[in-house]
Parts: sequence; C-alpha cells; structure tokens
Amino acid sequence: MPSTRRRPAPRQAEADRNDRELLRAAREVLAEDGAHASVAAIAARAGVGIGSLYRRYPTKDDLFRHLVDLSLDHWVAVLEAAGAEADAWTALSVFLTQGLESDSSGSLAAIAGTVEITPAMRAKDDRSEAMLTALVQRAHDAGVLRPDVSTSDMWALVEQLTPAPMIEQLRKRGLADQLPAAAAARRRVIAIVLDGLRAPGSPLPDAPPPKAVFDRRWETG
Amino acid sequence: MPSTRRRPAPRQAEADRNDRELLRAAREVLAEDGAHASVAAIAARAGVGIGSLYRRYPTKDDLFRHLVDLSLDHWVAVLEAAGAEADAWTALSVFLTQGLESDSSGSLAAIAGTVEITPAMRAKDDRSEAMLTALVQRAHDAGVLRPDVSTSDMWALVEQLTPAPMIEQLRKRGLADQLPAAAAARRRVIAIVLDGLRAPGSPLPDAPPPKAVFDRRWETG
DNA sequence: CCCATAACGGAGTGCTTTGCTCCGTATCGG
DNA sequence: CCGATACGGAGCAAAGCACTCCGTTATGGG
Repeated sequence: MPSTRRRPAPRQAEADRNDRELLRAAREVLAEDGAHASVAAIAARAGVGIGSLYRRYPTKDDLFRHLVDLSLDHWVAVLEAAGAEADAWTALSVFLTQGLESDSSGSLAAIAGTVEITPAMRAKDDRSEAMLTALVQRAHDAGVLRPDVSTSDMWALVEQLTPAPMIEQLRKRGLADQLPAAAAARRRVIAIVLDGLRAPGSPLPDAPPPKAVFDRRWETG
Repeated sequence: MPSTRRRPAPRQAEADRNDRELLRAAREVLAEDGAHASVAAIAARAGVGIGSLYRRYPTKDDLFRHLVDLSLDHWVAVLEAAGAEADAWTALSVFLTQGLESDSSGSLAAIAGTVEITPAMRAKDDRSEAMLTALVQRAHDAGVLRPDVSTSDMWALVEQLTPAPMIEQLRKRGLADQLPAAAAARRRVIAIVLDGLRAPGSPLPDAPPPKAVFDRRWETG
C-alpha cells in the first residue's frame, strides 16, 4: 500500500490566526448582543469570511459549545493558579482578579440552556467546583474570609461581575477612548467587592443559594 | 363658542392597567433580550394587543424614552429617601439596597445611545448626580465611607449590580421555582459590596472614572 | 518556478422576525 | 341604545437569520 500521506496544509498559519480571531470576536459579539448574536456578525468582527467560519464550526451550536468549553478551561486554570498561592487570602484574591480580568472569559450566560453540555464539560465544572470549595475552606480556616460566605456566594459574585456592561456599551458605540477608564472602574469595583469579603463582615441576609440555581440554567431541553 | 367637552373615556381603567403592564413587560423584555427587544414580545408579555401599544407609544423609541425617563424618576426618588435618613451610613445603604431591589429599575444600558435625551431628562440626571455627591460627601465627613471612593465609583457599582443575569436567565427558561434563591443570592452580593464600601478599606487601584464615561454612552448620533 | 491542494470570501437561498398600519370588534357613560 | 373610545391582531414590506455553494487565492515540496 503506497503512502497516501497528505501534504501539509498550505495556509495553516492563516487558519490558526483566523480561529483565534473567531473565538475572540464570538465572545465580544455574545457579550454585546446576547442570545441574538448572529453568525454573520461574529465572522464580520473577526474579519473572516462566513464560509471559513462554517468550515471550522459546522453549526452555530458547535461554535458556542466550544466557547463554553474554553471558558471552563479558563476557570480551571485560574483556580489552579490561585490554589498554588501560599497565602489563603491571596489565593481568593487571585481567583477573582485573574478570573474576571482576562477576556478569555466573557459573559456566556446568554446562551445557557442552548448548548448541549458534554460529560467532559460536566467533569470540568465539577472539578472547578471542588477547587473553589477547597479555596473557600482554606480561607475560612485561616479566618480571613467572612464566615457566612459560601462557595455558591463566590459563584454568584462571579456571575454578577463577569458582564462588563459599560465596556460593551462603549465598544459598541465606538467610544474607544473611554475604554481604559471603564476598565479601571471595573477593577475598582472588584477591589471593593474583595474588601467586602474580608472577615469579619456584618451578617449577610437570606441563605446562601443552592448550587442548583447555577446548574439548572445550563440544562438543555 | 359651544362647549366641545369630550365625554369621559369609556374604558379608562383598562387603559391605565394596560399601560402599567406594558411598562413592566418592557423592562423585563429589555433585560432579557437587550437591544434586540421587539415590540411584539413586549406586547405579548404584557397581555396587550400590538395595536394598543402603538396607540399609546407611536414609536418604539417613544416607549423606550418613557422608560428611561421613569428610571431617572426612580433614582431621584430613591436618593430623596436616602437623603432623609438621619445616619450617613444608613443613607448610603438605603441608596444601594432600595435603588437596586425595586423592579422599577431594570437594566436600560442596552438602549443607551438609541434614545434622544430631552433637556428635562438631562436635568433629572444632573439632580441625581448632585444628590448622590452630597450623600457621598456626608458619608466621607462622618468617616464611614472608605475615603478613596468617589461618586462615580458609586455609579459604577450601580451599573455593575443593576443587571441580574441569573434572575433573567431563570425567568427566560421558566424555572420560576429558583427565582427566590437567585434574588436572595443577589441581595447577599449587594450586602458584600456594602461592607466593601465601609471605611477604611485597602487602597483601590487606578483612578476613579470620570463622569464622562457614563454620560457619553447616552449621547445620540 | 510550478501547480496541486487546502483554505479562503461572500453572493445567494429559503425562511423567520421586525416595526408598524389598518380595521372590524368590544365596552361603557349618558 | 348609541356615540365615542379603546381594544386585539391579521397583514405588509423590509430586514435579518443560519447555512450552502462555488469561484478565487495563497503556499511550499518537487
């Protein structure tokens, strides 16, 4: 049997760059347009033809699922970096600041319930849940985190702080010169929240949310 | 000249109720669908015919402008209630909790830049800016608010905390049984933020955002 | 310097959604 | 019972949608 070895892809470099641009653009458009984000808008913002997008992701759903998968990877990586910190408070602080600052994140809440979650993705989610719980427990043991804060409170903070409404708005309106100030404003908000997490804190209202509140949004069907 | 007095409107009560329902529905749909919110969806959610909506608001823009106007009224009212508090810290706390809890608010950021701001609306905005600045100054004088927090930091917090992504998501997916838990989670987040605002606090990063960042998003054209 | 090949861009397609108009119907005070 | 007013929603032209198809372009081993 003669070698049917394929030649190397002629335009591999361009293809790789296009893929990165597509994912970046998809996150931006999703953050701005929410559930109504269109494939055409994503391709246009990436500076890539629609045809090229569809060659890589046969379906809009495939693209979005990949995005969710990458986001799960992002949080696992952030939690690993945070867990490696020697100080319990620094670990929590790294979790929030690193996790929220990178644009590898972006608000995917808009497509919750529309993408099928694979078992591998579920496993990544379970993993990050366990890692964050360990981080919170460590901070409680060290007495640096207010005692009434639970793991799900931390996820609630992440959900609330992940969208950057001002930044999206400015980007959409083309007011790029205001972007640094808006990003700075968001960093200050996160810093305020971090201080709010420090022990002792005044008692929190209600009960911590059950994890089901977060998970059920992502169930399809 | 004979009296051309009009007869009283035969279905006035129904009309009033419909108007309230329309505004409530518009806020919900805007929060869920963002800038792509459709008139048909608003009418449907209000349980009102499209024709009735268009009789009251000749244009989609008219409806949205009214919504923005009411939101400005809402914040002025909240600031008046907060300013009436005897304790400087309680005043700030009322501002955030009352301002963010009511569903008279809702995230209108999605339509920033698409509605024409009338001089009257601009005046209301200026008024609330002055009132909040007074509140912040009072808290600084009393030494209860961390000294590096400015008025615009407070607006940034409001912008960040106004959207309720989890609540919208659950409502959209029909998971009504989870709504109380999600609302509780949000109250806890706000309580954490409030504690983060207390003096002394650790130094905040960057500089406070200029007010222009907030205003320019609303300029049309 | 070829030229086979893999990746490219975007016009086109059938279908849905949109903002808005129009008009026959329902309700109520006098 | 009747005139006035508000009602609901079918219908319309235009725009937007996910996705297909195909002629074009860039690359790198021989």
